[in-house]
Amino acid sequence: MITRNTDYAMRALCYIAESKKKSVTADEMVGALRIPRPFLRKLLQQLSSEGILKSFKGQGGGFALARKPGSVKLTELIHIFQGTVELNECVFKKKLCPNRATCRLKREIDSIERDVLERLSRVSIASLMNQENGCARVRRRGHAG
Amino acid sequence: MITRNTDYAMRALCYIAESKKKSVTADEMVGALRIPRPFLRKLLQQLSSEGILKSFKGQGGGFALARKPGSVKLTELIHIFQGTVELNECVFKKKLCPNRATCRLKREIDSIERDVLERLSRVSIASLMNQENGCARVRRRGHAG
DNA sequence: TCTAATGATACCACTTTGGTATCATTAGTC
DNA sequence: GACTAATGATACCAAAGTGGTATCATTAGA
Repeated sequence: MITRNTDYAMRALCYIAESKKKSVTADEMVGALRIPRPFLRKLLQQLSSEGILKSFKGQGGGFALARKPGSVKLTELIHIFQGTVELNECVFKKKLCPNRATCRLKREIDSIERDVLERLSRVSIASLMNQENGCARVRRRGHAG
Repeated sequence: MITRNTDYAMRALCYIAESKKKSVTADEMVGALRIPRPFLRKLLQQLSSEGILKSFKGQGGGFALARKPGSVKLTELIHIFQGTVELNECVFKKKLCPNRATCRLKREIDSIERDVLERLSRVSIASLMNQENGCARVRRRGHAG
């Protein structure tokens, strides 16, 4: 449902957002986030071309956020890397559904799907950043996931 | 997220549940539900081996529900045909998550996932059947989906 | 015995996903 | 101006999942 592209992108964007530097290089993130180098590079380029990151070429270059962390939502990343978020693509696309149970199933799924999208759209880079609220400082380490 | 196997299975089970006959043949459902014959057959066999359907071989045979329609949940079908329902498989499986944002992302996704599962588990064969409540009789046909 | 049905199994094509490799381009630094 | 550290662009590849096909074996009623 959420692919590595999206997952990695979210982590990389958080890393960039939390960095004090003007720009962060791909290599720095490879070390910090344990993402395969060529894979991460391709991913960052996509984010650049989508206008989420801005890039600086040449020595001393790297990537920086092009927009405010609060405006970059998880749903947007999913859209970029995975296309539409659909829990179920109705088998009977343009035709009439053959019976009521069929339509009802679709209605249920659609309703759940709307909720999921609503909740995913509330997750942004900002909402995942360490700086967001004070309770962050209490935690010492991450836990096994 | 929800594959054709699961979708078809749900429709087929509803069809069987609504049938007045003691058992329904695969061929009858092929005509009614527009599912490719060999594909439906494989699917019905899986449902039989999982104990959701019981089958009768030989002439006059077919399939019938092995359990009450209310006990067959959408989540169970998803489990059979697609394995676990996971919105996101954490990239850092057994290791410690490298930072807090990572864990927080996982927590958000997990929470959404739990909600989805809860709602999917409320959908059963019974809840999709025509007989379930009176309003069914008013509707004349399905609509385009 | 014939035939209508399911059981079992093997196979296949297409798409998505995750990842690699290569070369071109840009821009600081010596 | 050459060197080098960085991104841009593009093409390629392997594994897995999905959707579907084909074939033969088995069962049981007429």
